[in-house]
Amino acid sequence: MQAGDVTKYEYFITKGCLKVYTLDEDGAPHISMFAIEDYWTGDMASFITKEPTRYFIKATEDSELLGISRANYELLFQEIPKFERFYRNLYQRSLISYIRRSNQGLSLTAEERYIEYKKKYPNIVNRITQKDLAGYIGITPEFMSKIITKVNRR
Amino acid sequence: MQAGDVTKYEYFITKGCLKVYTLDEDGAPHISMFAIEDYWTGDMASFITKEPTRYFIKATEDSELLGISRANYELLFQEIPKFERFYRNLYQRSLISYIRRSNQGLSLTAEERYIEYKKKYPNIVNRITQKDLAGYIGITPEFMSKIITKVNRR
DNA sequence: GAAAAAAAATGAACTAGTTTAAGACTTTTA
DNA sequence: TAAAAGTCTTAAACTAGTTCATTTTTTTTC
Repeated sequence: MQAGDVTKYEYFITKGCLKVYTLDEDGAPHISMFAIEDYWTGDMASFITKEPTRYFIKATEDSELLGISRANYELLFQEIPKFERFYRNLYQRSLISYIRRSNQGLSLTAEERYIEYKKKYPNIVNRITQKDLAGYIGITPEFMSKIITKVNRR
Repeated sequence: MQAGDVTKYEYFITKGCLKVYTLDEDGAPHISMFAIEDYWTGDMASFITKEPTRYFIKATEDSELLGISRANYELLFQEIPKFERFYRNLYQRSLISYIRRSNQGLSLTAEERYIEYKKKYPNIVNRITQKDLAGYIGITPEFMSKIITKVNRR
């Protein structure tokens, strides 16, 4: 996926790892999420509103995804209303985790955010570069390096 | 609502304004959201999982709310399955705005966050104190004061 | 398996945001 | 309507995080 596209699919990952990110005016990447097996990814805002996305998606490993088109997504609910419930619960859980992420981003220091993320998602931390983790935590790779050195020294 | 409680209701606001916040170990408030007329508020995580909340909710104006209990929330979907769709859409929209908030919190400077928030929610900014806005933007009231002075000087 | 490319580490100089403290202004309460 | 409490402003000293430049280490490619 490329910024400027109108998102045509939401993706379910069956294998691999992807990063979803924006580039700021200086070209620096800001990573919104890492998606691994059993995660959904895409840009929901663009998928729903049909406005062009500001996100890029890139695989960080060889990956396999299943995509659902907007037409099929809408059809799904028409044909099998039980899926409303499935997606209600999916969105509810995602919402809870994004509320936490937005609060932590604004109230914790970078070091605290790193420690929390590593505790919560050790399996993801082990699969990505330190540089990408910095882009997710919201700091520079240099500062990420310093934090890791400091935390490991303990 | 008080940290430590298990949330019994999700609230719909018919009148007024409330702030949802946590207190950190130093007792400093971090505001998660302001909720005004037609917003839903509460702590969804606690409402769903029945674990005690870490949030406080306080009205910043005389307010009127409607609360739905967990039992009635579940009953609603059983009795009127169309509400699954309503809540799916509600959560989807909330999710889109929390994804944006979490990304902005990690990629924009405090000044940029202030300008964005004021542009997007001018009606809320006018109803709350500068101190509470600082708690929402993720900075100290002192720095909020400097930013406002600086932005207005232009 | 050598060369090239990318990632990670280190350090010095810098900037965004915090802390502490004090005074001015505004709102609430008795 | 005076006093008290809370909010806002300002400023100086500080700290978390950035920037830029260089070196080392790891990964990729041919």
